[in-house]
Amino acid sequence: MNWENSFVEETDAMPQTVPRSGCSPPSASQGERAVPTSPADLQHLLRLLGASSPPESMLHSPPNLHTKPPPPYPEDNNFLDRLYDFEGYPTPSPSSDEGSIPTVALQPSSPYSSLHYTTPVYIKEEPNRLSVPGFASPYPLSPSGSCVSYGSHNQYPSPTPQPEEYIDIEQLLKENQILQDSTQHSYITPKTEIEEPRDHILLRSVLEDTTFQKRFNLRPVPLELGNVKMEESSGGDDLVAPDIDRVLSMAIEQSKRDVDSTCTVLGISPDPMLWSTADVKAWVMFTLQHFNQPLVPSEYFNMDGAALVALTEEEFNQRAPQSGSTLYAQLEIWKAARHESWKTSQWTDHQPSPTPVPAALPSADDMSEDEDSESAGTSAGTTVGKAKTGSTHIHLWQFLKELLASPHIHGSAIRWLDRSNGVFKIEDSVRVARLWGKRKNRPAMNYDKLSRSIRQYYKKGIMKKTERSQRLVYQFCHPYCL
DNA sequence: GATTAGGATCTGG
DNA sequence: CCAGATCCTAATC
Repeated sequence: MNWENSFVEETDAMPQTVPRSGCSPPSASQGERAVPTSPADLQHLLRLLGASSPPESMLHSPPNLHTKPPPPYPEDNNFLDRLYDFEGYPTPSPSSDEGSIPTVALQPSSPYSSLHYTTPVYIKEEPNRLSVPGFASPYPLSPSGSCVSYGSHNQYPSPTPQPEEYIDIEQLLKENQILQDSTQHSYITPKTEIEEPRDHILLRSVLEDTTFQKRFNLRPVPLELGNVKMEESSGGDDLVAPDIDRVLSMAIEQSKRDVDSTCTVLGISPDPMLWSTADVKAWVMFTLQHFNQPLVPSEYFNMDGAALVALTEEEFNQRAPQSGSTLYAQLEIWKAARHESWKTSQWTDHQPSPTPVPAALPSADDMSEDEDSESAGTSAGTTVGKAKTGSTHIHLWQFLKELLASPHIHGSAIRWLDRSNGVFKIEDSVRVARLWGKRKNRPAMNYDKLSRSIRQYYKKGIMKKTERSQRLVYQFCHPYCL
């Protein structure tokens, strides 16, 4: 096990006594999360339709998943909050807007109002959703594409339909269409057909699954898949069927964002085949964490990406009996992502990109995808506080503390050796340097340069080597270690 | 070979 | 101006 029981408490925010670098992560108060109303499956669908929720809500663990087996690690209640700090990194490109997806700031008074919503959200925010930016779906999909049901599902009270819960999906789609058209090339631009050459089996399957409609008393919407109309038993309405490909494209778009977002968080390639052993472990732990699956020793996945990709579902289940399917299904999505045209700029160098696929989503591909969520955070009106975490202005020592504050994610790259004395060890210098370079938009960053910057801290009294100098072990000086 | 230390210079905000 | 980023030499592990 790579992680030590050195979990950071609330006071692990940046030392406030430090001059000119006040940087307190946004601490979302519980009150900001709205009342849970919508069934998670509906959220899932809406999410696939592009109805993103604010990252902070996505990132909070469902508080009521009591059936979840206790994690082998101490609960790090702030972990997800801090993860949000990494959620999006700023893009150097000032033109990185949301492409064809309209952006709507939700509540201007909210401290998170600067965050974009990719689609108007007509439903109340649901804090219990499992969806996280790193993933396309809040619920893992089985390889066949159907939603895997977990105990947490049953935690919801039986969904008595409330007026505000009755969501007209068709209306949602129309609204989205209108907004999309109005933001795209001024007005009344005929909807340009989005090319999607591939048959996204997983996504299609999800979209075809209309069981949630019945389950939650939703107005059924007939989905047309090619020429085959998906009949809904109770659906007598002659609704204009939304274009399944359009919906699919939106879902794919969301998947792209989610995968890229996770790439940013973990500093890994979008292509699992390129993952190192450390990358694999980071991905596994991240995935388990965010699907609220019981964690397993990362050593169980002591393999590189190619080996991981080669694992069968059974082999996943052997390594992670309770969550193997989740991992397997998620990896399927990532594997599918490999074949898409999206890839973060950071990886274009060594991304094989076997077939140069024409951009399936032209306007979206123009933007610096990797950092979209961050750019969203800075572009919408009110900005949050001051030294916003995720900013390129972050100091190296702050950044290192951020990484140290997320041992579940970055514990294989950097970890505390002696938290109280601020002693930490860089386990994976390449990875830490890569993350630092990504944060600072310095693709050429390496550990040589990063360590040089650390050594500049010696004079400044921010960091030092430990008494007995050990390789890759540094120590924060007071008060920086607080 | 990787890491460490530190000088010199450049650069972006 | 500051905080790195970059490049470098030399020493050490």
